[in-house]
Amino acid sequence: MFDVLYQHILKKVNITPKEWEFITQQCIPKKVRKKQYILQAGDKAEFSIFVTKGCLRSYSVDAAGEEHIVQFALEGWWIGDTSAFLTNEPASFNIDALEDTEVLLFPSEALDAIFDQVPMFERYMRLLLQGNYVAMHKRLVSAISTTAEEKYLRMQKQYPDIMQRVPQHMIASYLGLKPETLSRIRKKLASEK
Amino acid sequence: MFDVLYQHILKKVNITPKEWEFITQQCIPKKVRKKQYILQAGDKAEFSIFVTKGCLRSYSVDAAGEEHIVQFALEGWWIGDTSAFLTNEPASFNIDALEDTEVLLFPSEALDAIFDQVPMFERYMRLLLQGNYVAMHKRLVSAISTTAEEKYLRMQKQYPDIMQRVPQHMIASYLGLKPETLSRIRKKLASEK
DNA sequence: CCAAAGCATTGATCCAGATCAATGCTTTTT
DNA sequence: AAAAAGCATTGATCTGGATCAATGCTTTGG
Repeated sequence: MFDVLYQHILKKVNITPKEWEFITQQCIPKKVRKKQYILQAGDKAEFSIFVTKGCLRSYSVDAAGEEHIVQFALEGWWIGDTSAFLTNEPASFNIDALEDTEVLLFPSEALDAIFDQVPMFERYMRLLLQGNYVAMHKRLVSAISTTAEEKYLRMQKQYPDIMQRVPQHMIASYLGLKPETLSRIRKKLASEK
Repeated sequence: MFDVLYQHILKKVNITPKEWEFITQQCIPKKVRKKQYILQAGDKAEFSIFVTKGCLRSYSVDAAGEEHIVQFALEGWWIGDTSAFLTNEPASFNIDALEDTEVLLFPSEALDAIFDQVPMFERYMRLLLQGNYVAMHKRLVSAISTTAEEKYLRMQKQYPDIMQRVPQHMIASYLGLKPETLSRIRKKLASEK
């Protein structure tokens, strides 16, 4: 299961076998069954999480008790409550498994140690964050300035794999729509072609 | 004007005077007058921009000709069309000055050279990106799952300085609202207290 | 210094998407 | 295999924010 991460890193930067060994020693492999939590709001966000198999989601619950899905993570994705992880405040997001899932857990100190020992890992992380920044920027523009239908079409184009594996009402939540609205949009689109 | 950047870096990491000298040699100081463009959609996004004085905004124009403000940048902020900058595709955002402004321009090769020569600058950038990621995450959650009034209040709390320096209809655009709506929200809030 | 442009405000309507409610699937659970 | 829970769909209605339109106040630039 380490191999998914190894390949992911090699796509961005080169590291030596020794460095790779160091990295593997810093993290904790873990299996999570469907519906189990990896992080709950209020907990300390001890880990950054790399998914090697399966699918996770992070979501917040607002004052009215509504869930808002903020991110999905399939194989090869990082996920975590970055804010809580960095500031050491209690988590404000929940993370749970939508399928039986395997992950690598990186404690904060482990990551810092890796950044110090393996400079190319710091570059890997910077490149990841840059890519992330760009993706989130686009999602934000879409969220602020497009119709429900456009949001749906954009998501279908950008994350066809997620659309296939995740229940429809969660897609709706991710897009900031109600399940009924998404259902009607799908119906309309189906009838149009 | 370099000093704004120097202080900004020192808040995150330590660098030697030699390293700092190297950094200053890689960038191009520039003054931009109010209303002038620094980047226009369709152009090559040659630079990452650090603001040392004044205020910039980036915005996109949608198919219907509507402007959508995506970011403001005051002193001490980085701004640019990161996506276009990284991929070398034509810019899809415009960046112009809301006040007379002074900036430092970093060409792509300059940044890469700095990342190679000054490892702590790569860390500085990673830390910045992480902070950015967190901030944008919050903005996204707010955009997707709160009312117009909540968006306004949140912005007032997070960026009081921007609220003071930027015309109201631009705040509306940044929040994804119409100027009329923002005006009514302000009226209502004023009457409530 | 005056005309013109830009901006905030207010009023009157409209509409995309939310809300409320009911029905018939599929999965889980036991 | 039955009961229960979860999910997608459809219909009827409501509403927050958009749209359209008009007015007066500031900038700004010639």
